[in-house]
Amino acid sequence: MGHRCCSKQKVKRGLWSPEEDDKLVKHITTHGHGSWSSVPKLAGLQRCGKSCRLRWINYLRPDLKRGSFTAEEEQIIIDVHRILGNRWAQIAKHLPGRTDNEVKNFWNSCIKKKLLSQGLDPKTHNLLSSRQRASNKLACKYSSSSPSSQSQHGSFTVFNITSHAKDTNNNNNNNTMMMNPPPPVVTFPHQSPNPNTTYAQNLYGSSMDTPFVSSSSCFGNMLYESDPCIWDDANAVVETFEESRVDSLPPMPQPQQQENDDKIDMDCSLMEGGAGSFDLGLLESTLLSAAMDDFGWNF
DNA sequence: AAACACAACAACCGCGAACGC
DNA sequence: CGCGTTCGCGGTTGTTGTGTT
Repeated sequence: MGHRCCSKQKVKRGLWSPEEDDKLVKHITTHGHGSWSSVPKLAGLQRCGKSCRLRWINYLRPDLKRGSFTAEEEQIIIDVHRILGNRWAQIAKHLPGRTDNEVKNFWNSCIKKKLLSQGLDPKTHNLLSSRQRASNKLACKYSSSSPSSQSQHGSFTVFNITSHAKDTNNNNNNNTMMMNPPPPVVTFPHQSPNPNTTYAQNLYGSSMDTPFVSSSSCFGNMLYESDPCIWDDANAVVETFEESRVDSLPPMPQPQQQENDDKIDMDCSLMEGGAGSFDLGLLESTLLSAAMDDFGWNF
């Protein structure tokens, strides 16, 4: 059974041999890839074009950075993922030399577990419910005690979770959006330049203490701690988010990296634009869907 | 030393978007 | 505009290396 895209020809599958790599590299460096479907034939490979493309992009490209992810890269992934979700290709654009596949693998094998161990839902970056946390207990225990992952990628806590809950809901018994039981309070260390610093902070080069600094802090502070309006109007999250961001952000610095991507996307807006180009639609849908998923809201 | 469990990573698969005809 | 092909993306599976029992 070959790939659908190349079912006519016999294709090899599985791991690439050094000889195959060599052929592919030589071909692409001298001729470019052109049409991927024609690459195997032209390069003398018994592979399908799709496989060649993947091998080149994920492994053979000369501009790839190999090796473990740094703490800074990890923080970037977490920050961008919080906004964009599983859009690995978009996330990878913030990490020069890293591929979407690499980012995805790192997320699934490491970051996901780290977030779970912190009681956070890796999908939404919100706090897990107590039931969800309980069900993840085993995984978290395992993850947090994994010596290899700690030694390889460093072990740091993005923020602290305290068990005491601030009861902001007691007087709102008629509110249908209430969460029960009340969630724990998320607190944040004052983040000086260290691995805890978020991507946004790095971009802005300041120690902002605004909800925008990180949407974890956004959720932590706004949803659970300081902003009860969320319980009345989910849109308030977005409004509060926007206002506080616009009010408190310093002027944007020059982008750290130039992207030749004319698709205007959330991640690009973050780096290149001011408040005007901020994709609130995407943010809103992300935040709202996250909130709805997490709290079981149905509209 | 062997067997097992797990993490990390490479590669595959299927789907949808983009593109050309 | 419809259709076929190609490309890119995200989810998933497979493979390999390493640690543990």
